[in-house]
Amino acid sequence: MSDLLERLRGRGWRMTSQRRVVAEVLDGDHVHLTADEVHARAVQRLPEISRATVYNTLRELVTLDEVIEVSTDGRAKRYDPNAHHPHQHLVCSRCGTIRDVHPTGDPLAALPEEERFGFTMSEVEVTYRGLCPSCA
Amino acid sequence: MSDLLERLRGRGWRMTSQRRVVAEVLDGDHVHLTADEVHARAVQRLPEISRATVYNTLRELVTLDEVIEVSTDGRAKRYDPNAHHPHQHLVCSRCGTIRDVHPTGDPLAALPEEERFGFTMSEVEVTYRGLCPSCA
DNA sequence: TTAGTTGCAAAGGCTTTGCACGCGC
DNA sequence: GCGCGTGCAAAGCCTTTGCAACTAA
Repeated sequence: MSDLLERLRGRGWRMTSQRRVVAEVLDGDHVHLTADEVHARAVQRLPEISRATVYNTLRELVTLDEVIEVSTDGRAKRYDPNAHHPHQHLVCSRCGTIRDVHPTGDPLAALPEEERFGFTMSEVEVTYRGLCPSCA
Repeated sequence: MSDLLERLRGRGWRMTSQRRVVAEVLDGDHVHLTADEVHARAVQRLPEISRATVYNTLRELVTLDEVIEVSTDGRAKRYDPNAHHPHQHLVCSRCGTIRDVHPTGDPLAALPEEERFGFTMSEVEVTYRGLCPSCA
């Protein structure tokens, strides 16, 4: 049984077959699917599910802080259900593939070998997020 | 005279009035305009300049590593001409406004007061970029 | 001269939206 | 039954592209 599903039920989320399937597709570690990929997998279990519903559901999961939305360049956003354990992302600049990493020590130092997943490293980027004075 | 323009000329970049205007609009510190904003300002100096040319020129400046492309969420990308001095970004989660910051010490620590520009801080995100095994 | 640049308009990728129907609670 | 969720198709935003006309070097 899906952990994600479990939590959502607990939060009184109205359960439908579409939502169940989306939550099931997202459940697990190292999952970083685009909306379209989620839809493709969802369709295998529930052929009538629409893209709009997948988008709506993903948006809601992000709002509920159950899924993290990761934007990579101009590419389609990816959805990461691993919202409960802090981690960083290793992103392929060419195809957009994402891996979770958990660097220890100085975040700006090179990633340790076992956290590189065979990637050729090129840069580290730090982004601080918050609300600007006019939006706060 | 624009530093950016200067450098581009030095690199043998073919100079046209459109390119000159785009480079002039981008020149300076703390500039983080969207393509559309660049176009709007460019039009004030050169009314006939097209959006396509602005996009083409921006893409080229990014390729030349003279401008950094910053993607924030699903919003329009912003272009940062400050490509020569390493720095990080402070991004407003609501309106997408960007500020350059130069944190010292632990990047994951809270930003010092004088680097917050009045922002309400909420999170720090580290992204490692490179090429995955299949793309390398 | 001539290869590189521009403008236009159309297409394209990703995502959201309006509305009528359907279903969980 | 009520109100939220769904599906469809259309629209929207941002960006790229094809192509004929133009221009810097």
